[in-house]
Amino acid sequence: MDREEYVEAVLLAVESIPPGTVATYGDIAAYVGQGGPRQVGAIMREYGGGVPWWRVIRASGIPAEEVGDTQLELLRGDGVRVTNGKVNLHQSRWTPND
DNA sequence: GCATTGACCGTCT
DNA sequence: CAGACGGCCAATG
Repeated sequence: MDREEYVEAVLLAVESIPPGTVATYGDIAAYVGQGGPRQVGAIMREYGGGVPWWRVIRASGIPAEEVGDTQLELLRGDGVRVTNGKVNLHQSRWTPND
């Protein structure tokens, strides 16, 4: 798979995340079946502009340092329960079968 | 082709 | 519950 296609696949995966739910970098990587969490992060940094990138967070429920504040606000806007700067993954985590 | 680096993850103190 | 640690995978110099 070319890098360009990988990027496409990741972006599509992110676009398929329903409002009110979130996914971790690792989840996206696993869903695409290629690369790892860090690759997904790198892609979001460059090409994430056109997709709901704010629905992608760390496995800890904490968003990336760079965009953390904005991201949390956007998530709240989507109806995601955010507690003390953290997302309740146990409740809002995305799974491909939804 | 090796070394560094990064929107990371799981496990073990 | 917070750090430390090692592992991970690809881009970049």
